[in-house]
Order: sequence, then C-alpha cells, then structure tokens
Amino acid sequence: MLNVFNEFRDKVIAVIEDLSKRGALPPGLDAAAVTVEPPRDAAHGDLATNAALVLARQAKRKPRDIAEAIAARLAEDDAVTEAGVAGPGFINLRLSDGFWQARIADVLAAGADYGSSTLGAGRRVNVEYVSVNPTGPLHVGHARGAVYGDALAALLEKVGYEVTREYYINDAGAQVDALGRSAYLRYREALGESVDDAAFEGLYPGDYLRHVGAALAARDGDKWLGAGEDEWLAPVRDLAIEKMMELIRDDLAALGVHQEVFSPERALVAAGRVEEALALLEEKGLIYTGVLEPPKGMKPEDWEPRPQTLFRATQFGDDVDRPLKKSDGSWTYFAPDIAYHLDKIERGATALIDVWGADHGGYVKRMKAAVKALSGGEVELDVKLCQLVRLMRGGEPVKMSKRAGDFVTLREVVDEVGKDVVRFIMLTRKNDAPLDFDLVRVTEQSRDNPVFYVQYAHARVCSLMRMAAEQLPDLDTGVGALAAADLDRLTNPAELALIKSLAGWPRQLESAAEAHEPHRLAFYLNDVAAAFHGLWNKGNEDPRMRFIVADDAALTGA
RNA sequence: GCGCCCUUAGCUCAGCGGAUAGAGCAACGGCCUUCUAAGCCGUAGGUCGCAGGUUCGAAUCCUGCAGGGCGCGCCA
Repeated sequence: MLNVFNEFRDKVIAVIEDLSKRGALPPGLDAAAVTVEPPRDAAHGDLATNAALVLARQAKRKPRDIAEAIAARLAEDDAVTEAGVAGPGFINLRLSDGFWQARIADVLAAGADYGSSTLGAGRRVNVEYVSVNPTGPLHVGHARGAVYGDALAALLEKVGYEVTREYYINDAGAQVDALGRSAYLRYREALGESVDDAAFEGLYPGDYLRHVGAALAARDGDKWLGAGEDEWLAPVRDLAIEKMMELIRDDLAALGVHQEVFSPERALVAAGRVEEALALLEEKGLIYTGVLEPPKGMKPEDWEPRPQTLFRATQFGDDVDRPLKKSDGSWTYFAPDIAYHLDKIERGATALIDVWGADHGGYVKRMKAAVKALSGGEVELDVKLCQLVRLMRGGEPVKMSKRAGDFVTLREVVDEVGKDVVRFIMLTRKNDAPLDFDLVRVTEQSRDNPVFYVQYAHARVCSLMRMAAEQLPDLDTGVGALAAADLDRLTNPAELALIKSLAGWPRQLESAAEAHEPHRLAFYLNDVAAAFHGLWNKGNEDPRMRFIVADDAALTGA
C-alpha cells in the first residue's frame, strides 16, 4: 500500500457503493468529490474523509447519518482502530500502530521508486524553461526559472508523465545581430586594434565575448578586417551564438540542469514554419488586417494608427487582437512564437508548460489564445511566471551595477555556495512570489537556513549508519534485513510521527505535480526533517530512544 | 485607462473548498558527562487588506473596492 490516502479513498468509495447496493444509500451517487486527507489537527486522527458531506445533498440525507453508516463499515477494516464522526459530518479514522509500522517495509521495498505513480498515465508534457537569449551568461534571476522548470519536469516524470525538457533559442532577432557586432569588436581587439568602450554603445560590452573574438581570429585570421558588415555579420554572429549557447549550457550543467531539446528559432523560420503556422490560422479565419487602438492612459509619443496583420486573440479570451507583423513587414516576436508552439504540439505534446519571467506576464493571454486556436482546444498551455530574485548578502541587497554586462552571474553564485543550495533555495517560495536569496544566510548552519536544516537531517542519518556499523558490527543493515526488523517496537509518538510523515510522500508528489508547484516538496522535506530531528532529540532525554541502542540490536534494526 | 500577479502573526512566508488558520525568525521559559545541542520542547502573538456573493462549509471560488508589483503596436 504505497499511497495510504488513495487506498483509503478507494475503500471509502467501495463502502459507499456497497451501501447503495444494500439500499442504505440511494443508487447512482457521484463520489468524485470524496477526498481522504490527513486532518488539519492530528488530534482528530490519522485520516479524515468528507464523504458524508459530499453525498448528503445527492442522497437527501443528513450528513451525520451518512457518516455514521460509512464509519461503522470502515471500523471493520483491520487497519482501523477508531472511526468517529465529528463536526458537520467528517469521518475521522485512526489507524493501528501495526499499519503504520508496515509502511516502513513498503518504503524500503520501493527504494528510490517510492512515491512514483501512474497519475500521468504516460501523457506527453513539454516543459520549456530558461530559453534565455543567447547573448551572454546566465544571471541569478535566470536560475530561478531554470530550477523551477527542472524540478517541475522531474516531478511530472516521477508521477508518470512522459516529459520533454526544452529550451527555445531566440537566435533570429535584432539582439543576436547586436551580439555579432559586439563579437566583431572583440575580434578586432584580438587582432591588436584598440577599441573604445564607446563603440559598445547599444551592444554587449561584457568580457565574456573576448574569447569569442579570439576564437574568430584564430579560425579566420584577418579575413574580415576590411570586409563590409554584410559579409562578416552572419558568420561572426553564428559563431558567437554557438559560443554563447556553450556558455549557457555549461552554466546550466553547473546548476545540474540538463535539457534534451534545444529548439532554435532560426531553424523554424528557415524551414518556413512561421508561414505554415499562420496559414493554419488563416484557414480558420483568425487572421485579418486591422487598425489597433492606442493603449489608453499611457501616451505613446509617436503613435499613428496603421493597418496591421492581426491575430483574433479576442476570440480566445485575450483583451485585444495581436499584431503579427511590424510596420516594415517583418514578423513580430509573436509570429515565430506561434510557429514554435505549433511545432511543440505537432511533436506530440498533449500539454505544454512555459516557464517565463514575471515581466512577460502581459504575453500570457495571447500565447494561450494561440495554442487554443492552433490545437482546436485540445492542448492546454500553462504558463508559469517566476518572480524576481533579490540577491542579498547578510541582509544587504547586492549591488547590481547598471553598467551593462556587469551583473552577478549564476556561475559566481554557484561557485560561492554550491548548486544544491541554489536549487533548494529557489524552491523555497512559490514561483509567483518574490524570493530573497541571501548569500550569507544560505550557508549558515542554523535552523532558519532550510538548506542546512534538511541536509543536516541527512548528515545525521549517514552518521547513524556509520556508528551502527562500528557499535553493532553484526547488525545486518541491508534493505531486506531492515524491512524484516522488529518494526512493532516502534510505538513512541515521535517514531510514529516520522513514519506518518514519510507515508505522506506519494500524496505530496501527486498534489505538487497536479498543481505544478514543486516548492511544496521543499516544504515537505522541511517537515520530514523536523520529524526526524524531533525523534533524534528524544534520545537526549532517554537513551533507550536513541536510534542506536548498543545492547539491543533488534531494536536498533527497527 | 486596461490586463496579470500579490496582500495571512512584529518580520519572512506555508496553507490542496473542510473542523479551533500553521512554520521559521524575533520575544519569553526550559533542556548539553551527545547516536554532532549547528539541535529540541514549551509560552505568547491573527478583523487571513476591505465589502458583498456562491456553498452544508471560504484564507481558498466569484464580484466590487483599496494598497503594492509587473506589463501594455514596430524589444525579446
């Protein structure tokens, strides 16, 4: 029995069906809204179900009467020691110590698969995250989306989805041309010219392009020096993009993030996919030429009404129809994005998740509208916005220099505090809440540093295994032997609390996956660590409560 | 002006339509000849921004309002 709550929900529903069959309840009741959860207050018991409250209206009976009938039947279950009705009609169940003890054997038998489930039923989900323009290294803000997306992807995989981890490379816009021009300046430097800082006005002045310039000089010599921009821009830009993507992948690897699909915008454009996607919308009558109203309340200085190619986003819940072409006839950013999302759909994803920075919030409705239009409503797009990260050091904000190219890079932070710390801290807040990242606090060894608190629980477990091997060399600490230990000796409330906490893992995974909220797992780990530290400390009051009891190998095994 | 997000203890924040709304920090009171006390236990602290609505039941869903953040054609 790996998910206690799901199993008992099945039992409750079986009881309801049986009561219907016997005429104690009307037939054909809809039990979809029945839940089995841990009660808010542990004093109420181990499990609580709302079954009677959900059924009362349908059955036209008083909730408490239904609750009494269901509770009486649940009380017959071997694992149930107490089934009571409380409040408006909750059924509270208390389960035997033996039931909980047996869960340890379940966990050991499942090993690393513990908590895995088939909730996703193999459905294909595409999670797109990071997708930073390939114009420089990742900074701290990018790390949040990277960790969030990576954790969400892992979480969905764990509960049975088939997940694609994807990065969209925006390598077709004006900013990669600026990147190419910047790299060209570094190339001239590499060949001995001195280049003024002012030359980088509007470009990327960061030092990280110096090695691109050097690589170009090494590869091509001085062949571009006298050439016109129309000759050198494309090759220089392409090399720069390639080098920047290498840099970004290295940064991601340092953070433990590995995406399997990197989709370049340029390839989509070159393959004519933008025209294809728009033709599809055109067929559906969703594209027209029209004139947009200027946004009210702000005064665009140079606003002139002009006809534009527009997508009927308003038919799919957006506030205005959205332009697909700029006035010079080239695509807006939206057009290739539509093509890209169509591409993801055509590759077989049945659900799409995009992870964006909060400053892209204004873009969500139109993208959802486009996906709805492209897929005929078959594919759902969920856009998760990650709020800002405020980098601090000892309570003081870290100064982000205004000078372009001089931000705090992800790499610097990972090098300073380690990838696990960065990953964990990024998950200690909901994605849509701002997050403070204090470089000093996250390495402190104290209760208010959640990274330390959880890692310390793990360190103590390792310490116990080491000490047990020393003090009880004959004790078999293999998984099979431990599962067969005298688990019925674990009757202390602190011991049972830890077991119950561990038994909640499958449920936590499923609910976090369904909500697309990996941060819940960080909070869960904190709870498990608290239960463990609490039990550990019982050993300070009473040596018999220590994990290792030198004169009792059987209890130590348990 | 419009859209999206946020508003929960002194502070930072969890909270999945359920019961008396929780955790850490800060405050106060305990606990070390240790399986690392880098921790644990306890006390105190609340008009869940405000006002309506839906519901057997609302911090949670809906509407309006207030305050804060982000954004609003030819940046991505």
